[in-house]
Amino acid sequence: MKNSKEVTIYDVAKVLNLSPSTVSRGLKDHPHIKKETCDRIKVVAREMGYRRNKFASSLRKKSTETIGVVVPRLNSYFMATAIAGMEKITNQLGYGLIISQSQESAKQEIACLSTLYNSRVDGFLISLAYDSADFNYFNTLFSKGIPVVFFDRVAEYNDCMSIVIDNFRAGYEITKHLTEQGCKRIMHLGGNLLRNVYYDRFWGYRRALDEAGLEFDDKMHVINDLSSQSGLDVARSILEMKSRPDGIFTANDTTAVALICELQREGIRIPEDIAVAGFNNEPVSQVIKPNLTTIDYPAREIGEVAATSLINKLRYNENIGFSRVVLRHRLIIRDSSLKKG
Amino acid sequence: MKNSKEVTIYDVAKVLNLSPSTVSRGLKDHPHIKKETCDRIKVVAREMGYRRNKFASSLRKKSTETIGVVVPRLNSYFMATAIAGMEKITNQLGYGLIISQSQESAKQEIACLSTLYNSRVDGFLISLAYDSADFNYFNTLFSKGIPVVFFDRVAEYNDCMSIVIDNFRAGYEITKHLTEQGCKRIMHLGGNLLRNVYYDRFWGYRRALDEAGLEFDDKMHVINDLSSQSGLDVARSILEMKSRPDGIFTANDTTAVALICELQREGIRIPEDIAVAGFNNEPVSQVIKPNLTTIDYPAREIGEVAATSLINKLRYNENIGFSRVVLRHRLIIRDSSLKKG
DNA sequence: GTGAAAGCGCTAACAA
DNA sequence: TTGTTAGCGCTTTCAC
Repeated sequence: MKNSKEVTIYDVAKVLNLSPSTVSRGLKDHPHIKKETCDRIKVVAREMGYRRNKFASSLRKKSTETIGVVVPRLNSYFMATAIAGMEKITNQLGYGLIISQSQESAKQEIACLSTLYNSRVDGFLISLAYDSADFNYFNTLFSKGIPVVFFDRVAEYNDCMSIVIDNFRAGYEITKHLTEQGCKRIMHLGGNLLRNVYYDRFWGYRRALDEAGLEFDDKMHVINDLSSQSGLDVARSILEMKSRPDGIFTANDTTAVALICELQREGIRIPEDIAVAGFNNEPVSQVIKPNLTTIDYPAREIGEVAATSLINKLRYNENIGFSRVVLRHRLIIRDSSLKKG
Repeated sequence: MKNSKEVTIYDVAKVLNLSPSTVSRGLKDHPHIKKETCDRIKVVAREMGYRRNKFASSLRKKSTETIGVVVPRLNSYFMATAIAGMEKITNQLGYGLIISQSQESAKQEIACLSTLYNSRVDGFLISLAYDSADFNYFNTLFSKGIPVVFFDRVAEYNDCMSIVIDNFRAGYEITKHLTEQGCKRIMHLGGNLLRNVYYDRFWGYRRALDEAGLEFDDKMHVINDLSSQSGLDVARSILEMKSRPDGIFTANDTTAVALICELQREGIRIPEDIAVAGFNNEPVSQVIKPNLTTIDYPAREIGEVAATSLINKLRYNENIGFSRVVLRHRLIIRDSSLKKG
């Protein structure tokens, strides 16, 4: 198939009258090689169209320089952006990325991990599926000494690193904002409390209620899969409530948007009747009218930090001193929650 | 790092008192090996925790069994689903997938291709960026004999395969549906005509207008990047028109949804004042009220067919007889376009 | 500062 | 039906 034969270090060596080992070293600026020789080698290699054979190299070094990424789903702005951040770092540092989707299923997640493990990725970047609860499979990875960095939906586990934002504080801030707008009956639409992100946001919400002297009513706490459809469903159930909420904090923007659309269609005014706040600052939050109050999530940065941390761990086994990086989020107040001027 | 040493075919061979080559063959059911021996080999290999070393194998066979995927962006339901389809096939057939995003930029697209080329992927699955026009880089791939399969946003090129739907027909059908609803001034919101998908949908629209005896007004054809923001902008420009359209066909759902939200906010009734139709059947099309008329796009199937075709080409050099697969789409009529009963 | 040589684990042509 | 053997291209230890 591939017609033009690949150029190897042997070919380059022959042209330069050097040994293959010198070429190998020269290509990576090995300190023992004269600077001048290095340069000559690199010039000729480029001219000849040489490209390193990763397989020979992996075989020899027993490291593949690829990273496995397992995420619940790709189809959100947050995830696509986080992955773009990872790509940037890995491209710079000469690593490859293999991405796979767990489709929010714990079972599929294990299948993904297993496939990637068999591809001998050097390490993993993982954001957990909606309902993963059994971490036995991760033990296999740890026992093999394969480093794992969790991001966004993380697990407190062994000595893995986690890259997150302060979801508790974010949940607190956004709920506090609602109480400050005068909301007295604030509903929270969240996800599975097994996942740190939903757990923390929920408890941030609880704390803000508490601080404002509002009682927690567990009918005001709805847990579902945070899809558009769920937003619709919740909107409909709200319409049927005797005593409706005057504020809603949903744990993502997509759900908030679906919910707002449906409520508006039924004549409910946002924010006058019900103030709404989302989470993630997806682009859609600036499309919906009124624009959605939300939390800006540093997606690209999370991706970059996760990739950087993993590679540092791989290269220098550097992860001493901290096992959790918390990035800065930002409360973005827009019209959907502004009851007061 | 990795503590437990890897098991090789030599280890397995020793245990079984066989030669490594027999083990190698047995593992892949080579016809020359007795069925019974094959089984014994596989059992022991599993017990010993053997896993094939892809690098040694790639090095030897000069094929990597990985496929490079380059897409404009990951953050749509369509793309995430298409990729899930590819994953399914490649997992079954023992291939890996490396995915990268061109971010809709022709320049970035070349960078992606180049990185993947250097990773020695066996072949490519590509959906073109918004403005790619220079295909020189693809020539490099072809001259190396690396097969390419385009999907969705394709190029007619050499002997590459393309996996598409009949965008012309889809554009025609959806516009015809609007004319049948009595629309007389139908606007089309499309993308760059360089891309087959937008070109074909546009001409399908033209043909339907023609057939209905409606004149084409080029002020009714808007080209932009089909983002939510663009949907908003177009909605605003419509509000300022003296003579507004009574029907709109947008080339994707996201834009249609943003547009509808904004128009509704300004008191325009959908579909009574303006009928709207989108494209792709994204989940959001069933969230918006009224539900959006659209074209169902067989995303998963496109991914599966693209992956299958590429692998067939890789394995059997099979691509004779057809260079383009057209999958079935489906017009889905919902309330957003139904002016009559 | 450079070279020689062994070997990473697998495959496949050839031999038996 | 199974075994022997020679690499695939690179890295690295050891020698010079």
